[in-house]
Amino acid sequence: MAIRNDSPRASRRGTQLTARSARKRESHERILKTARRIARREGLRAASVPRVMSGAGLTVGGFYAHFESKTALDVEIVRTMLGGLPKGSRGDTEDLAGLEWVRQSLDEYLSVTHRDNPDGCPYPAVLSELAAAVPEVRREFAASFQTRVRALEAHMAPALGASVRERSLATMALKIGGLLLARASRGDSISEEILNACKRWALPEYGPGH
Amino acid sequence: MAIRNDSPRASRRGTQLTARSARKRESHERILKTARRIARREGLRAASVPRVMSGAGLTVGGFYAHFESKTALDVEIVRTMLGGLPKGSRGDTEDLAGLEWVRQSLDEYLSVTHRDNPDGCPYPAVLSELAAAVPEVRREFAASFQTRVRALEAHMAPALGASVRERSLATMALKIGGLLLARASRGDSISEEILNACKRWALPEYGPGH
DNA sequence: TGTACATCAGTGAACGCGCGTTCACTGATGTAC
DNA sequence: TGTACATCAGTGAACGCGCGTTCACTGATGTAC
Repeated sequence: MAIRNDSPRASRRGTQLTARSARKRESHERILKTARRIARREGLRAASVPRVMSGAGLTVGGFYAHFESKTALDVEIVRTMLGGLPKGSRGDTEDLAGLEWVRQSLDEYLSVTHRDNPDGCPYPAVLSELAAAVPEVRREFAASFQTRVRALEAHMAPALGASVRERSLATMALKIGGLLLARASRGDSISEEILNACKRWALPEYGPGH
Repeated sequence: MAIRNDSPRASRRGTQLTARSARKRESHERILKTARRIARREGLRAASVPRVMSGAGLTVGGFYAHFESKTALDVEIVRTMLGGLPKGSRGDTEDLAGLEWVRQSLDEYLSVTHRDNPDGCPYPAVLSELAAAVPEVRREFAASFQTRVRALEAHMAPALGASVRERSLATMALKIGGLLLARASRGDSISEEILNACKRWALPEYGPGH
């Protein structure tokens, strides 16, 4: 077999961070960050190539040096936006455990503040688009959703014949459905009613007062 | 005061159904029906003027004889699509009452069949668009949502410190959030897990078996 | 009833816009010797 | 180290497409007398 890449230069070629590749990586990150910011607020469709590139301080044509297609960008948005855990808003849940942690998460998620803040959770803006997305994007979503549910499971307790797993899944649905309905009915008093009813039904342990 | 519209002809003019106005009304209904069909599956944005008009067997230009703008069509879609009660699929819930009715509704709504059928409930496709819609559209939504919640309340029982009203609101959120999550994760086993978990948490009365 | 004119639902082409994608190019950076 | 050539991130114009809306028009229907 021929020995390849045996000169010092050639062996460095793949791994060395040249000025050019470093600049490209920075551009790539800036493009993705802009795309996530738009998609979080307005959905994947709104993160169009022209908007994203101009938001990153670049011109349209350069997009295809970074992504094979708009769909490839969508996959990357879903992976990097939904994959990590939520930032925990102001870190209020950091020193909490168990159902107190769950309660705090619910209070933040189903708050009027979050309802009126489009920079919050990306799920509401993105979910209905995912239903019609290509399988690759949906696979990315399922994996990232799994991560989030597991994080919730770590603090959840079983109740009423439902396992920790089941209850965690239902709680995710309650949070997302509740937030979507509250946002769609903003301006009507039913909006706040929805937020409160979902919190109560998600955590019956805390009774009518909560 | 001057007497107006006192001739037989003039008094008939406003109410009489001329061949022309009858035809226009038919066209109007056909346009709206097509628009609802598209919006139910793919959302308000997908119900574009060209698609809707061609689906109704007409040409684009004629649209503005029926609606002042695309927004006016959106308002009408939301009013007529979400305003009425769901058709009850196959009428299976007709002779049921109380929690049995609720259970049947949940089983249908959170079924694999409904997950895979885009012609079902219009809420999932439309909700995230409503968050960013003009106030008039949101007002129309709040009113129609109210109607649906009241229909559910009529069969609901209080439980675990939650009133009938609260529980009905939370159940709506569970249904919609669960269906959206299940659709977005279709192809992964977590999709069915979500459907079942939401059913169980919505109706703890029926225990682990349900 | 018959005729002349008015109305108006619907046509079809056009407008400016944003979309995803392609492509010839530029010029700074990297490589070979 | 210096020079000649290769690479390639990014530019900017162009493509065909679908969008919402406008507008001059057509021709069947309705109205006046």
